[in-house]
Amino acid sequence: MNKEEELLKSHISRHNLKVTKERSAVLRAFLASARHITAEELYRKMKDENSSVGLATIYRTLNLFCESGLAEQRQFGDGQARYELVYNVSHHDHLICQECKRIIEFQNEEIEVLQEKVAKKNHFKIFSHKLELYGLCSDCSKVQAETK
Amino acid sequence: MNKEEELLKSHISRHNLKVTKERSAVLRAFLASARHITAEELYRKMKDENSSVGLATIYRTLNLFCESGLAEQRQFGDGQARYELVYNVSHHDHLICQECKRIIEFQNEEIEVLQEKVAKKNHFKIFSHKLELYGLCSDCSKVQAETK
DNA sequence: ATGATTATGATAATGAATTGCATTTAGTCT
DNA sequence: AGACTAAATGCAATTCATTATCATAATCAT
Repeated sequence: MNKEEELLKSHISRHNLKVTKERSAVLRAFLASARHITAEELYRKMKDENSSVGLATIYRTLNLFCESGLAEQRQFGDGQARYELVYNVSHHDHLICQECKRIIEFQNEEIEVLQEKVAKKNHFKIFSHKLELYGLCSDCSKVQAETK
Repeated sequence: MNKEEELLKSHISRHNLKVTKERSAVLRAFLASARHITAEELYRKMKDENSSVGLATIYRTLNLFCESGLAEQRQFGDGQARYELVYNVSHHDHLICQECKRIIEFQNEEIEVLQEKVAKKNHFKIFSHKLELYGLCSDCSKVQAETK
Protein backbone atom coordinates (compact mmCIF):
# COMPACT_ATOMS: atom_id res chain seq x y z
CA MET A 1 0.00 0.00 0.00
CA ASN A 2 1.52 3.29 -1.02
CA LYS A 3 1.63 6.48 1.02
CA GLU A 4 -1.28 8.06 -0.80
CA GLU A 5 -3.49 5.05 -0.27
CA GLU A 6 -2.56 5.03 3.42
CA LEU A 7 -3.45 8.68 3.82
CA LEU A 8 -6.80 8.19 2.14
CA LYS A 9 -7.62 5.11 4.20
CA SER A 10 -6.70 6.88 7.39
CA HIS A 11 -9.06 9.72 6.48
CA ILE A 12 -11.75 7.22 5.56
CA SER A 13 -11.57 5.31 8.82
CA ARG A 14 -11.38 8.48 10.91
CA HIS A 15 -14.66 9.62 9.38
CA ASN A 16 -16.47 6.30 9.35
CA LEU A 17 -16.45 6.16 5.61
CA LYS A 18 -15.90 3.12 3.48
CA VAL A 19 -13.21 1.85 1.16
CA THR A 20 -14.86 0.95 -2.10
CA LYS A 21 -13.54 -0.42 -5.34
CA GLU A 22 -14.67 2.79 -7.04
CA ARG A 23 -12.61 4.94 -4.69
CA SER A 24 -9.60 2.72 -5.14
CA ALA A 25 -10.00 2.83 -8.90
CA VAL A 26 -10.28 6.61 -8.94
CA LEU A 27 -7.22 6.93 -6.72
CA ARG A 28 -5.22 4.62 -8.98
CA ALA A 29 -6.26 6.54 -12.08
CA PHE A 30 -5.64 9.88 -10.40
CA LEU A 31 -2.13 8.96 -9.31
CA ALA A 32 -1.35 7.65 -12.77
CA SER A 33 -2.69 10.71 -14.57
CA ALA A 34 -1.09 13.95 -15.61
CA ARG A 35 -1.08 16.71 -13.02
CA HIS A 36 -3.88 19.31 -13.16
CA ILE A 37 -6.48 16.94 -14.50
CA THR A 38 -10.17 17.84 -14.65
CA ALA A 39 -12.99 15.60 -13.39
CA GLU A 40 -14.22 15.14 -16.93
CA GLU A 41 -10.77 14.16 -18.18
CA LEU A 42 -10.37 11.61 -15.42
CA TYR A 43 -13.83 10.25 -16.22
CA ARG A 44 -12.93 9.81 -19.89
CA LYS A 45 -9.56 8.28 -19.05
CA MET A 46 -11.16 5.69 -16.78
CA LYS A 47 -13.82 4.92 -19.34
CA ASP A 48 -11.14 4.32 -21.97
CA GLU A 49 -9.31 2.02 -19.62
CA ASN A 50 -12.47 0.08 -18.81
CA SER A 51 -12.37 1.02 -15.14
CA SER A 52 -15.48 3.09 -15.59
CA VAL A 53 -17.06 4.94 -12.68
CA GLY A 54 -19.96 7.42 -12.78
CA LEU A 55 -19.08 11.06 -13.28
CA ALA A 56 -20.83 12.03 -10.05
CA THR A 57 -18.64 9.58 -8.19
CA ILE A 58 -15.55 11.06 -9.79
CA TYR A 59 -16.57 14.47 -8.46
CA ARG A 60 -17.41 13.06 -5.05
CA THR A 61 -14.15 11.17 -4.87
CA LEU A 62 -12.00 14.08 -5.97
CA ASN A 63 -13.63 16.18 -3.27
CA LEU A 64 -12.85 13.41 -0.82
CA PHE A 65 -9.22 13.53 -1.90
CA CYS A 66 -9.17 17.26 -1.19
CA GLU A 67 -10.73 16.78 2.24
CA SER A 68 -8.16 14.15 3.10
CA GLY A 69 -5.27 16.42 2.16
CA LEU A 70 -4.24 14.30 -0.79
CA ALA A 71 -5.20 16.74 -3.51
CA GLU A 72 -6.06 20.35 -4.08
CA GLN A 73 -8.51 21.95 -6.43
CA ARG A 74 -7.35 24.74 -8.69
CA GLN A 75 -9.08 27.18 -11.02
CA PHE A 76 -7.02 28.35 -13.93
CA GLY A 77 -9.68 30.49 -15.47
CA ASP A 78 -11.04 28.11 -18.09
CA GLY A 79 -14.18 27.34 -16.11
CA GLN A 80 -13.22 23.83 -15.09
CA ALA A 81 -11.71 22.83 -11.78
CA ARG A 82 -8.43 21.01 -11.97
CA TYR A 83 -7.09 18.66 -9.33
CA GLU A 84 -3.51 18.05 -8.42
CA LEU A 85 -1.77 15.75 -5.99
CA VAL A 86 -0.24 17.76 -3.15
CA TYR A 87 0.57 15.04 -0.64
CA ASN A 88 4.33 14.59 -0.39
CA VAL A 89 4.74 17.23 -3.05
CA SER A 90 6.42 20.46 -2.05
CA HIS A 91 4.47 23.66 -2.47
CA HIS A 92 4.68 25.43 -5.78
CA ASP A 93 2.91 27.99 -7.94
CA HIS A 94 2.04 28.05 -11.62
CA LEU A 95 2.91 29.61 -14.92
CA ILE A 96 0.05 29.14 -17.37
CA CYS A 97 0.52 29.49 -21.12
CA GLN A 98 -2.59 31.09 -22.55
CA GLU A 99 -1.80 29.74 -25.99
CA CYS A 100 -1.00 26.04 -25.56
CA LYS A 101 -2.50 25.74 -22.04
CA ARG A 102 0.74 24.25 -20.75
CA ILE A 103 1.15 24.57 -17.01
CA ILE A 104 4.63 24.99 -15.58
CA GLU A 105 5.21 24.67 -11.86
CA PHE A 106 7.74 26.72 -9.96
CA GLN A 107 8.89 27.32 -6.43
CA ASN A 108 10.15 30.58 -5.02
CA GLU A 109 10.87 30.88 -1.36
CA GLU A 110 11.60 34.61 -1.56
CA ILE A 111 8.10 35.32 -2.80
CA GLU A 112 6.61 33.24 0.02
CA VAL A 113 8.58 35.24 2.56
CA LEU A 114 7.37 38.52 1.08
CA GLN A 115 3.79 37.25 1.17
CA GLU A 116 4.13 36.60 4.88
CA LYS A 117 5.51 40.08 5.30
CA VAL A 118 2.49 41.56 3.51
CA ALA A 119 0.19 39.48 5.69
CA LYS A 120 1.87 40.62 8.87
CA LYS A 121 1.66 44.26 7.84
CA ASN A 122 -2.10 43.79 7.36
CA HIS A 123 -2.56 41.76 10.54
CA PHE A 124 -3.70 38.93 8.34
CA LYS A 125 -3.21 35.22 8.94
CA ILE A 126 -2.58 33.33 5.71
CA PHE A 127 -3.95 29.80 5.33
CA SER A 128 -3.33 29.39 1.65
CA HIS A 129 -2.42 31.38 -1.38
CA LYS A 130 -2.62 31.33 -5.10
CA LEU A 131 -0.02 32.77 -7.41
CA GLU A 132 -0.54 32.33 -11.10
CA LEU A 133 1.41 33.94 -13.89
CA TYR A 134 -0.42 34.02 -17.21
CA GLY A 135 1.27 34.58 -20.53
CA LEU A 136 3.20 32.78 -23.23
CA CYS A 137 5.65 29.91 -22.82
CA SER A 138 8.91 29.96 -24.75
CA ASP A 139 7.55 27.87 -27.64
CA CYS A 140 4.47 29.99 -28.10
CA SER A 141 6.33 33.31 -27.91
CA LYS A 142 8.58 32.07 -30.72
CA VAL A 143 5.62 31.22 -32.89
CA GLN A 144 4.10 34.63 -32.25
CA ALA A 145 7.31 36.40 -33.15
CA GLU A 146 7.60 34.44 -36.41
CA THR A 147 4.06 35.02 -37.62
CA LYS A 148 4.35 38.76 -37.13
CA MET B 1 -17.16 63.67 -19.18
CA ASN B 2 -14.86 61.83 -16.83
CA LYS B 3 -11.80 59.79 -17.77
CA GLU B 4 -13.60 56.47 -17.52
CA GLU B 5 -16.40 57.61 -19.77
CA GLU B 6 -13.88 58.88 -22.27
CA LEU B 7 -12.04 55.56 -22.32
CA LEU B 8 -15.25 53.64 -22.85
CA LYS B 9 -16.45 55.94 -25.62
CA SER B 10 -13.12 55.72 -27.37
CA HIS B 11 -13.36 51.92 -27.28
CA ILE B 12 -16.94 52.09 -28.51
CA SER B 13 -16.19 54.31 -31.48
CA ARG B 14 -13.07 52.35 -32.41
CA HIS B 15 -15.19 49.21 -32.65
CA ASN B 16 -18.26 50.63 -34.32
CA LEU B 17 -20.36 50.07 -31.26
CA LYS B 18 -22.96 52.40 -29.87
CA VAL B 19 -23.35 54.56 -26.83
CA THR B 20 -26.62 53.70 -25.18
CA LYS B 21 -28.37 54.95 -22.09
CA GLU B 22 -28.06 51.45 -20.60
CA ARG B 23 -24.29 51.43 -21.02
CA SER B 24 -24.03 54.87 -19.49
CA ALA B 25 -26.23 53.84 -16.60
CA VAL B 26 -24.20 50.70 -15.93
CA LEU B 27 -20.98 52.71 -16.04
CA ARG B 28 -22.34 55.26 -13.59
CA ALA B 29 -23.54 52.57 -11.21
CA PHE B 30 -20.29 50.63 -11.57
CA LEU B 31 -18.13 53.65 -10.78
CA ALA B 32 -20.29 54.46 -7.78
CA SER B 33 -20.26 50.94 -6.40
CA ALA B 34 -17.95 49.15 -4.04
CA ARG B 35 -14.93 47.48 -5.60
CA HIS B 36 -15.15 43.76 -6.46
CA ILE B 37 -18.85 43.81 -7.24
CA THR B 38 -20.60 40.88 -8.92
CA ALA B 39 -22.93 41.18 -11.90
CA GLU B 40 -25.86 40.14 -9.75
CA GLU B 41 -25.04 42.74 -7.09
CA LEU B 42 -24.81 45.48 -9.65
CA TYR B 43 -28.11 44.34 -11.12
CA ARG B 44 -29.84 44.54 -7.72
CA LYS B 45 -28.27 47.87 -6.89
CA MET B 46 -29.50 49.40 -10.14
CA LYS B 47 -32.94 47.94 -9.63
CA ASP B 48 -33.10 49.47 -6.16
CA GLU B 49 -32.09 52.81 -7.58
CA ASN B 50 -34.69 52.62 -10.34
CA SER B 51 -32.08 52.67 -13.07
CA SER B 52 -32.95 49.12 -13.97
CA VAL B 53 -31.26 47.28 -16.81
CA GLY B 54 -31.62 43.62 -17.79
CA LEU B 55 -29.22 41.17 -16.18
CA ALA B 56 -27.97 39.99 -19.57
CA THR B 57 -27.09 43.57 -20.41
CA ILE B 58 -25.20 43.93 -17.14
CA TYR B 59 -23.10 40.92 -18.09
CA ARG B 60 -22.61 42.18 -21.62
CA THR B 61 -21.65 45.62 -20.41
CA LEU B 62 -19.24 44.41 -17.75
CA ASN B 63 -17.54 42.32 -20.42
CA LEU B 64 -17.38 45.40 -22.58
CA PHE B 65 -15.71 47.26 -19.71
CA CYS B 66 -13.10 44.52 -19.51
CA GLU B 67 -12.47 44.64 -23.25
CA SER B 68 -12.01 48.38 -23.12
CA GLY B 69 -9.46 48.15 -20.34
CA LEU B 70 -11.67 49.86 -17.82
CA ALA B 71 -12.28 46.88 -15.59
CA GLU B 72 -10.97 43.43 -14.84
CA GLN B 73 -12.76 40.25 -13.90
CA ARG B 74 -11.61 38.33 -10.86
CA GLN B 75 -12.47 34.94 -9.41
CA PHE B 76 -12.12 34.67 -5.67
CA GLY B 77 -13.29 31.11 -5.44
CA ASP B 78 -16.92 31.65 -4.50
CA GLY B 79 -18.22 30.81 -7.94
CA GLN B 80 -19.15 34.30 -8.96
CA ALA B 81 -17.04 36.61 -11.08
CA ARG B 82 -16.24 39.96 -9.52
CA TYR B 83 -15.40 43.10 -11.44
CA GLU B 84 -13.13 45.91 -10.42
CA LEU B 85 -12.14 49.21 -11.94
CA VAL B 86 -8.51 49.09 -13.04
CA TYR B 87 -8.26 52.17 -15.20
CA ASN B 88 -6.14 54.83 -13.53
CA VAL B 89 -5.78 52.51 -10.57
CA SER B 90 -2.32 51.19 -9.82
CA HIS B 91 -1.83 47.45 -9.89
CA HIS B 92 -2.44 45.54 -6.71
CA ASP B 93 -3.14 42.07 -5.38
CA HIS B 94 -5.60 40.76 -2.80
CA LEU B 95 -5.89 39.43 0.70
CA ILE B 96 -9.21 37.60 1.09
CA CYS B 97 -10.70 36.87 4.50
CA GLN B 98 -12.39 33.50 4.35
CA GLU B 99 -14.55 34.36 7.33
CA CYS B 100 -16.02 37.80 6.66
CA LYS B 101 -15.23 37.83 2.92
CA ARG B 102 -13.47 41.17 3.27
CA ILE B 103 -11.05 41.91 0.49
CA ILE B 104 -7.95 43.92 1.23
CA GLU B 105 -5.81 45.23 -1.59
CA PHE B 106 -2.06 45.52 -1.38
CA GLN B 107 0.88 46.44 -3.56
CA ASN B 108 4.32 44.93 -3.41
CA GLU B 109 6.86 45.85 -5.99
CA GLU B 110 9.42 43.34 -4.72
CA ILE B 111 7.07 40.44 -5.44
CA GLU B 112 6.44 41.74 -8.94
CA VAL B 113 10.16 41.86 -9.57
CA LEU B 114 10.59 38.30 -8.37
CA GLN B 115 7.74 37.16 -10.59
CA GLU B 116 9.51 38.61 -13.59
CA LYS B 117 12.63 36.80 -12.53
CA VAL B 118 10.75 33.49 -12.36
CA ALA B 119 9.28 34.18 -15.79
CA LYS B 120 12.66 34.93 -17.29
CA LYS B 121 14.14 31.77 -15.84
CA ASN B 122 11.35 29.78 -17.52
CA HIS B 123 11.54 31.75 -20.80
CA PHE B 124 8.01 32.82 -20.16
CA LYS B 125 6.41 36.11 -21.13
CA ILE B 126 3.96 37.32 -18.49
CA PHE B 127 0.84 39.17 -19.60
CA SER B 128 -0.97 39.14 -16.31
CA HIS B 129 -0.85 37.53 -12.95
CA LYS B 130 -2.99 36.73 -10.01
CA LEU B 131 -1.78 36.68 -6.43
CA GLU B 132 -4.33 35.99 -3.76
CA LEU B 133 -3.68 35.35 -0.10
CA TYR B 134 -6.51 33.54 1.66
CA GLY B 135 -6.92 33.47 5.43
CA LEU B 136 -8.27 35.51 8.30
CA CYS B 137 -8.28 39.26 8.71
CA SER B 138 -7.30 40.80 12.05
CA ASP B 139 -10.90 41.05 13.30
CA CYS B 140 -11.74 37.47 12.46
CA SER B 141 -8.53 36.03 13.94
CA LYS B 142 -9.42 37.80 17.21
CA VAL B 143 -12.88 36.27 17.27
CA GLN B 144 -11.40 32.85 16.60
CA ALA B 145 -8.88 33.21 19.42
CA GLU B 146 -11.63 34.27 21.85
CA THR B 147 -14.07 31.48 21.09
CA LYS B 148 -11.40 28.86 21.64
C1' DA C 1 -35.44 61.48 -41.72
C1' DT C 2 -33.87 57.03 -43.55
C1' DG C 3 -31.73 52.92 -43.21
C1' DA C 4 -28.27 49.80 -41.75
C1' DT C 5 -26.53 47.98 -37.84
C1' DT C 6 -26.08 47.31 -33.14
C1' DA C 7 -28.28 46.90 -28.45
C1' DT C 8 -31.75 45.38 -25.39
C1' DG C 9 -34.85 42.41 -22.65
C1' DA C 10 -36.95 38.20 -21.79
C1' DT C 11 -36.29 33.73 -21.95
C1' DA C 12 -34.13 29.58 -23.26
C1' DA C 13 -29.90 27.21 -23.34
C1' DT C 14 -25.47 25.84 -21.69
C1' DG C 15 -22.12 23.55 -18.91
C1' DA C 16 -19.87 22.44 -14.67
C1' DA C 17 -20.94 20.67 -10.46
C1' DT C 18 -24.19 18.89 -6.94
C1' DT C 19 -28.16 16.42 -5.20
C1' DG C 20 -32.05 13.07 -4.58
C1' DC C 21 -33.27 8.63 -4.54
C1' DA C 22 -33.59 3.78 -5.29
C1' DT C 23 -30.38 0.19 -5.19
C1' DT C 24 -26.04 -1.81 -3.97
C1' DT C 25 -22.18 -2.41 -1.03
C1' DA C 26 -19.06 -2.31 3.00
C1' DG C 27 -18.03 -3.28 7.48
C1' DT C 28 -19.53 -4.57 12.11
C1' DC C 29 -21.73 -7.33 15.47
C1' DT C 30 -23.29 -12.00 16.83
C1' DA D 1 -21.34 -17.04 7.70
C1' DG D 2 -25.61 -14.19 8.15
C1' DA D 3 -27.89 -10.06 9.22
C1' DC D 4 -28.09 -5.35 10.01
C1' DT D 5 -26.95 -0.47 9.55
C1' DA D 6 -24.83 3.21 7.45
C1' DA D 7 -22.57 4.75 3.57
C1' DA D 8 -21.68 4.68 -1.56
C1' DT D 9 -23.07 4.34 -6.27
C1' DG D 10 -25.33 5.46 -10.71
C1' DC D 11 -28.45 7.88 -13.04
C1' DA D 12 -31.28 11.53 -13.75
C1' DA D 13 -32.79 15.68 -12.27
C1' DT D 14 -31.40 20.10 -10.37
C1' DT D 15 -28.79 24.11 -9.43
C1' DC D 16 -26.38 28.24 -10.44
C1' DA D 17 -23.70 31.55 -13.06
C1' DT D 18 -23.22 32.90 -17.48
C1' DT D 19 -24.17 33.10 -22.51
C1' DA D 20 -27.01 32.65 -26.66
C1' DT D 21 -31.24 33.42 -29.22
C1' DC D 22 -34.42 36.34 -31.30
C1' DA D 23 -37.91 39.72 -31.89
C1' DT D 24 -38.14 44.51 -31.04
C1' DA D 25 -36.07 48.99 -30.11
C1' DA D 26 -32.53 52.37 -30.27
C1' DT D 27 -28.35 54.58 -32.25
C1' DC D 28 -25.94 57.08 -35.60
C1' DA D 29 -23.75 57.93 -40.22
C1' DT D 30 -25.45 59.47 -44.45
